[in-house]
Amino acid sequence: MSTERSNNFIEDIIEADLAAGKHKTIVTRFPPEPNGYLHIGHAKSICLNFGLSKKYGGKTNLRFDDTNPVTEDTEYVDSIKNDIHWLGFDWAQELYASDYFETLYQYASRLISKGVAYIDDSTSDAIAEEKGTPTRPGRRNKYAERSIAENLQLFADMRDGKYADGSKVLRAKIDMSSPNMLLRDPVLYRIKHAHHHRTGDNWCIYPMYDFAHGQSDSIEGITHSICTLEFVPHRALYDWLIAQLEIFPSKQYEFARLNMTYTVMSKRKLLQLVNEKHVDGWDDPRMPTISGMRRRGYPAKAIRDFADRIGVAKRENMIDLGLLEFFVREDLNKTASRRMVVLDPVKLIITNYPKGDHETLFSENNPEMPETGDRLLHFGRELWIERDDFAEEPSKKWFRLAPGANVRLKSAYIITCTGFDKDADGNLVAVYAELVANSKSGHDTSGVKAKGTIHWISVEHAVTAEVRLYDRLFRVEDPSSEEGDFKSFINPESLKVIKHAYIEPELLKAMQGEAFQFIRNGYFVLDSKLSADNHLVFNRTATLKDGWAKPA
RNA sequence: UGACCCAUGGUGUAACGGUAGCACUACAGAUUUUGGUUCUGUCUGUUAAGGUUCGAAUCCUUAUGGGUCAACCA
Repeated sequence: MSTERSNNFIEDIIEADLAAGKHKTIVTRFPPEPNGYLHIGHAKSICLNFGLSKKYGGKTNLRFDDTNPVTEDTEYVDSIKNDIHWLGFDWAQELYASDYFETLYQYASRLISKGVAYIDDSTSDAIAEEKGTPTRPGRRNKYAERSIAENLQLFADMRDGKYADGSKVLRAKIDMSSPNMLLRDPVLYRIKHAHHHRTGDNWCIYPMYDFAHGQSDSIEGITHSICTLEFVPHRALYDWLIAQLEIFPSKQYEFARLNMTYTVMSKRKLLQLVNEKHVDGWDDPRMPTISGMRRRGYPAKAIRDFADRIGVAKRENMIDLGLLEFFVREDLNKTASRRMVVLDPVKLIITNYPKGDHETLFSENNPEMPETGDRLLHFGRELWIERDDFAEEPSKKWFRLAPGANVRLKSAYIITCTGFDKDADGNLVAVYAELVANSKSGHDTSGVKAKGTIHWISVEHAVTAEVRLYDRLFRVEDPSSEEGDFKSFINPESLKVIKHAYIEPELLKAMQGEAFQFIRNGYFVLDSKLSADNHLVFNRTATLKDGWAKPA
């Protein structure tokens, strides 16, 4: 199944490094901040990092970038680990940037001793002002003149909790007139008297991203530190810190993050959707989160195939949600058991079938996998069929039921429509038909041809279940680029709940996580949160591709 | 209006100075007891202008377009 794929630019770099003997083996890492759930964009990064170490025989660490205690939580740590495992990956080591706090403190002291870092008492506003703008150089303040001894003492006092939040920071002394804003004496440490989910109250100073990430990479011997494009300007600082510290030279490489149509990918926006109850939590089946997709019924393999197909490059991209759905369908078509479910029922009465009679029939579980065998079906005089499968005045290309037309009832008989009833409001309430003699599925000697085949459920044997039809979360391709609040572009029809759909009794045996194709309706899976033994709830994972262009 | 990154069909992504290929989408046809699947075919592309070269998507220059950078976030 693994079609030959040409290398992406990172693989080119790795192969060159390996060939040059720069590294004997590679080490990568996936570095989430535990302040939200993982989404499909992270899945791209996970597949890349773990895929690389697998391909080149190296290893990948899971390292939590937990340097900001006020936004982080163990709930997120647990969900992240769970999602990575579900995606099919195992990390070599589970690590935390907070494990290195002592080492990082020593590193910072070393920078002070070298005279390339100092304590600044300025307010954040003052620091921002002195920093200048991208087009105007910044200027250094008097604190940059402090002696090494004084800086060392001050830094130790910061650690000891002698100063209030925001009263002092440790800054690297680099170049206030650099065109790269990150090099204008960036803040390395700030004071936060906050409880950390792992280190508790041991620390009241916390390193900034730039002083934690690269150093953690180095400590772990990460050879290829892969991140997204917005970190390109950070690379100069990443390299500067490693050079000053004279520690293992990890290298950073940047690729373009994933953007997908009809959704948003920023954790901030996703958190808003959750907090403001626009969705049912981080794992709502409409969310682009890994947990949401899992609940929706997307197979992990589909996500991996997707990640592999979209490639890795440096240009901005916007990938069609339809591509992900393609891989979902490709996988599910081969694995999902077929069942019949009527979502919008109308009664079909077979007038020449004896009242009170019924019989059992068989239908294949999966035509793609004949070895999965058949299941039993109950057939009778009265059946539920889809309202959409009958047309009073059919168009020229209509394949289904219409007055006088033939249709095959899937795995049963061919019928001829003889009439229909409507109520006073003009709503269809019943369709009448006659069964064609000798047309039983598998034993058809009738010689009658039916253009279409429809699914059905015996009224007498039908079981009801709730079915939830999900659609794209937003009604515009790129909600983030539109004018105004992105939430005003939420698709009001992203969830349609059918309280009483008719399902075949076989579906009572459905297991959590088991994928089904409801014939002609799409792929479905039990909802892991809402479904119960006495109240089945199915989520629509994806529709079937609809090759029928409805006439206008 | 400083620096940096980027530019190949509708969407992604290859081609590493030598025939612009692949996937998705769209369209057409064949098969089909799912208007699904499968199979076959078709359409659409190197941002622009110069330069180097026998030869440029590829190297150089300029322009244009898009993105990023002024949190004590990551």
